[in-house]
Formats: sequence, C-alpha cells, structure tokens
Amino acid sequence: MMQESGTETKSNGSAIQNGSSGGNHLLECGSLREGRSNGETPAVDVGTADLAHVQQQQQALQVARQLLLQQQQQQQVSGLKSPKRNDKQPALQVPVSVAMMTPQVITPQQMQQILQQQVLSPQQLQVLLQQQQALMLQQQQLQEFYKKQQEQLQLQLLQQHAGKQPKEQQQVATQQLAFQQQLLQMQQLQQQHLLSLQRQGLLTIQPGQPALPLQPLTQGMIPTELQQLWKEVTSAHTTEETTGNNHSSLDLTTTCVSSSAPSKTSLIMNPHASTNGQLSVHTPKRESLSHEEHPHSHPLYGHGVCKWPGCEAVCEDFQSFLKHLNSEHALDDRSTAQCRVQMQVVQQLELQLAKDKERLQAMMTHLHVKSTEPKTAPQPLNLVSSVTLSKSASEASPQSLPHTPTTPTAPITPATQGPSVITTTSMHTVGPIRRRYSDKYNVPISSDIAQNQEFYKNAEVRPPFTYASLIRQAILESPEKQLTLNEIYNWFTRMFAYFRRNAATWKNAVRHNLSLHKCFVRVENVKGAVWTVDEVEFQKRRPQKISGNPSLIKNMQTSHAYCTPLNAALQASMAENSIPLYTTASMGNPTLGNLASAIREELNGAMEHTNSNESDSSPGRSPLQAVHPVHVKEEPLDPEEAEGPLSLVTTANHSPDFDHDRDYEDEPVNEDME
DNA sequence: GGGCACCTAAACAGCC
DNA sequence: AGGCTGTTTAGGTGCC
Repeated sequence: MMQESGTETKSNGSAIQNGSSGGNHLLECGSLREGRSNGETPAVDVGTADLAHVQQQQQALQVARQLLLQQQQQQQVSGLKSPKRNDKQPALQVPVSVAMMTPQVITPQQMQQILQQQVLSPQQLQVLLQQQQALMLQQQQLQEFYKKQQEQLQLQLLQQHAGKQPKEQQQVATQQLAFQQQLLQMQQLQQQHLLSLQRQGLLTIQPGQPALPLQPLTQGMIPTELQQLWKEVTSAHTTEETTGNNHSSLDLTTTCVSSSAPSKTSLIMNPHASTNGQLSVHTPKRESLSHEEHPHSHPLYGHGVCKWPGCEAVCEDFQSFLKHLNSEHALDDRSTAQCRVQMQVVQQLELQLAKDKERLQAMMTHLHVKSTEPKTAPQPLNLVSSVTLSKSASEASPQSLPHTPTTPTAPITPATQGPSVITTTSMHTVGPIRRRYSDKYNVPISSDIAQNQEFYKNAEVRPPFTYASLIRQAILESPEKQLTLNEIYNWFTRMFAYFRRNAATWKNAVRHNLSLHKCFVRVENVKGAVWTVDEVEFQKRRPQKISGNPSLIKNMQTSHAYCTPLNAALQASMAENSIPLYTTASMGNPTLGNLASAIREELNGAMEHTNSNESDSSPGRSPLQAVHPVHVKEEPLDPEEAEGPLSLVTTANHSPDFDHDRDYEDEPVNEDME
C-alpha cells in the first residue's frame, strides 16, 4: 500500500454535489400529459374520440400485459429454460423473460454452430430493416392523415353542438364510420406487413391474439384518472346517446394494429376494463394459473393449432402437438432465431411497460399519492433467477402482486447472473441489503450499469453492487482512470438516483472503502489527490466463493460468454441508432426498428464474439476470460471490462446525459487509456 | 460455528 | 469553527 500520508488540496470545487447535476432530472414528465391532452377540458366537452382514446389506452395496456405474459410463456417453452435456475427459486414463478436469454441448455458448440449457420444473413436483415422503415413511414403518414381527419371531425362536432343539427350529426357519424373503415383498411395493410414478417419468422405475433399496438401502451394513465374520466364521460354522454343521435357509437372492432394512431382509433368500450385500474395487473396471474390448472394446456398450443410463431400447424390433439413441437420446432437455427426475436419483442414490451410504470410513479409522486404508489409501481421483479429477493422485498407488500410478471420498474438485465435483481421495494429501503454483487460472480457491472443506466438514474434503487465495485467502475470510466474523491461522489450521484439521498452515509462508506481496500490507490496529482484502481489487487479478491460451485461456474461460463456480447450489441445498437430505450410514447414504431436493429447487432455481435473466441487476448477484449473466469491470476486482465461492456460505457459517456456533466472538464476525452 | 466479505456508523486527525 | 478528506475501529449481517 503506497498511501501518501500527505493531504491534498480540494480537487474540484465546482463539482456538483448530491445529484444536482444536469442529467439528474427525474422522470421526464414532459410527455406525461400527452395521453390525455383533453384532461383539462370539461367533462361534457370530452369527445367520443377522447373517450375512446382513454379507453383504448387502458385496454391496450391490459392487453399488452397479457401479451407479455403469453410471450414470456412462449419463451419458457421455447427451449431456453434454465432448470437449474428455476429450481433455485421455486417460489417465484415470475416468468423471467430477460433472463431467458441465457441459452443455457445450448452448449457453446451448439450455439456457435447455430450462429454460424444463421438463417438471417446480414442482407436479409438489411431488407428487414428497410421494411421496418417503410412501415414506420407508412404509420407516420397514417397518423398525420388520421389526425387531420379527426380535427375536421372535431371541428364539425363543435359546430354541431352549437347548431344542434341532428341530421348533420348523423352525417358526421356516418362520415366518421366511413373514415374508420378506411383506417381499418390501412391498418390491415400494416397487419399484412407484420404478418409477412411473421411468416418469415422474423417477427412474432401471437396467433389468435389481435394484432396489438406495441407503441400505444406507453401513454401511461393513472387508473383512477381513467376511472374518473370514464365516469365523467359516460355520465355526460349517456343522456346524449340515449337520444339517438349517437355519433359516438364507436364500437368498431378496430383492434388497432397501427401504433401510429393509437390515440384516436376507437375500440369497443369496455367498462369493465376501465372500472378497475388494477384489473390489468391481475389478469396475467389468472392466466398463468389457468395454465397450471389444465394439464394439457400449453402456451404454444391452443384451439388445435400450434401457436409457435409463424407456424399455426393444425394438431388434432395434445399428443400430436407435442410430436409436432418436438419435430418441427426442435433446437435448430430457425427456432433459435425465432426465439431470439421473441426475446426482443418481450424485452421491448417490458421496456415500454417499464416506462409506463416509471411515468406512473412520477405522476403519483408528483401528486403526493404516496399511499398507493409503492404498491402499484414498484413490484419486485425477478429478472435473474439465480438471485434471491430480499425478505423485505418479497414480504414487504402483502397487497402487492408479487407474481405479476409485468413489473417493469426494474433494470433490464441481461442474461447474466446476478446484478440486476433489484427489488423495487428497496427503493425505499434504508437499511442494509446484504446481497451485493461485487465482481466475484464475474458479473459485468459496467454492462449492467450501461444497460440499466436510465433506470438507475431515475429510480431510487440501490445498485446491487458493492461500494468497491462501484468505486472501481467510476474510476475506470474516467478518461484517465483516476478520480478525485469528489468526482467519485459525483459519479455516484450522477449514475444512481439512490445516492442522491443519505449522502453522509454512502459517502462515508465510499471513503471507508477507498481506504480499506488495497485495490484503491491514492495518488498525488496535479489536481490533488486522485484515486486509481490497482487491478492486480482487485483481481486478488475476486475468485473467491465462486470456486465451490462447479455447476454454477459452468452456467456462468456459458451464459456470460455468449450473452454479454449479445446484450452489448443490443445496447450498442440502441445507442447507435439514437433510439432511447424508454422513449416509446412517441409516434411511429421504434419497437420494430429497434427490434430489427437489435437482431442485426445481436447476431453480428454473437458471431463476432464466437469467431474471436479463443484468439482474442488483447487487453481490450478477452472473451476467453469470460469462459474461464476462475483463473484470473495469471493475467491482470479484468474479465469484466475485457469483453466489451466497457466500450459501451465509454460510448455512453458521449450521450447527452454525460456531456453536460463535466466531471472531467479539465481534460478532453482521452482516447488512449493506458 | 468460524471465516470472510460487506455495510453502516462513528471517532479521529490533518488540512483548508 | 466547520467542512472535507482520509484512516481506523467496531458492530452487525449474510454466505460459504
């Protein structure tokens, strides 16, 4: 230990303390109101389109949750199940969608083979991308067109309210019906497009499930608000409707495949769907129970038809279905690709739901509805099954819905073990949570942080890493691999909303860790004293604990070696396309674009990684180490940083969120780290 | 039950 | 004097 005993000048007086840095805006509420733009208008003036809008949002959210559940169930039976993890957490039957990305039943050799024989060539993916872009363009046009039409109709309706011309109202109603039929046709066109994608095995839509809007789910609404609005609107319109001049008979069964015009399309008004804001939360649970109750019930089998995406083969009975499943959907390249796409779909849905949950929470917080907020939004989410939830998390809220699979206020964590089970109840937990994940499990903290960056920034969730790991991460993220104490503080507050509170506690802990661990070296610098990381020392404390469980090691080797590049690629793809993961309330359909892009990146990344395996021993990338995580003594490489996630983090540093926070203002970005 | 890692709290010292 | 930084100790918890 080469601690200089001398003290140093204060490093950075301009550093921003305690989360007041520019990037620390909490949940962006700017788009909050877009889902209910007419909320301030008197109830009487709420048009039927608005009513439909509200209704549709509620229903869409509900349906999305159902779809999510079903898709997760599909994933579970798609050969990606991890029996080891499941038996580790038998009590938590939450479908682990993201964790399912771990192809643990696939041996590395198989995976390599599959990836090399990938059915989706880059050219095909390019075509797919182009198709998606065309689709998005089409949706934009559709939305604009529909908006114009709707404005005209609203205008006419207003005039009619003034003029009271029943005949004209009927005419308008007819006009609206005609228009909606027109819209329906356009939507069917889009549906055909989606179907064609599905047939190619590139996009999966639940058969028998109405084509669902992937996007409009995101315009979060408070259930009580919906309920209130529903009451107001219904009370205001019932009398009007009974009179006969009912231009609001919007019972077109427009299932709204289009995500571009979600807010205006009408749908069957379902009072049941809106009378209880919690209904949609309960629904998936009920469905999952129904599957358990029926022995021959299978998520991939229904109505005598195989529900494998894009299959729809008729199976007379369950046995023949099983035969069909084993023969036609065995582990091969196509099935694997379809599974992967399905994962992406589920992931996107989860992200959207996460966004909605976040928004809801922000709204509740803003409105000081603290009583219900922890129950509704922060649900314990089990994304990674190898980690147990803390007792406080699983028992904290008896009224909550602990088995709801769609509890997205949690980081999206890749298939790797460990670090991302964040029980959202821990957001409000002050006491210690004993499960911390240092890098001993070879969990890439940088990857997790990068992938859940927005989540950690916005949600007061304690990051599941030790202080030492976080400090090290902060230092390694810096351009010069060194930070002052104050800069470390700033990194904590910048990256994690959790560390914007109780500063005295965690700052003390940071200092304590810096002093305690030999891996942190204090160096006198021009800026004063800075802290650096002694990787050799850090590695010394890593291999413990893991050595005792060979099966776990093997699992981690497999999953980590193959999934990390996938997730890294996905993340890179998102960043590359400047598509914020959580920005979904906007128009268009970034989901599909993201999806295709993610698939491309994922495949490329996976193949690249597979090909570079065993040969790449450069300091920057060392997948080999991920495969042999136990023996790290010989090489001072950090397996965590050596496999790409670091570059992701570096990339993330160029995001706007980072640019305005000038912890490293003295130096431009230093391209040469060492 | 012991060892270890980790967390929290606190006391203390030196410097500005 | 008060805040910041850095060190050290103590007690507690959870895991192996």
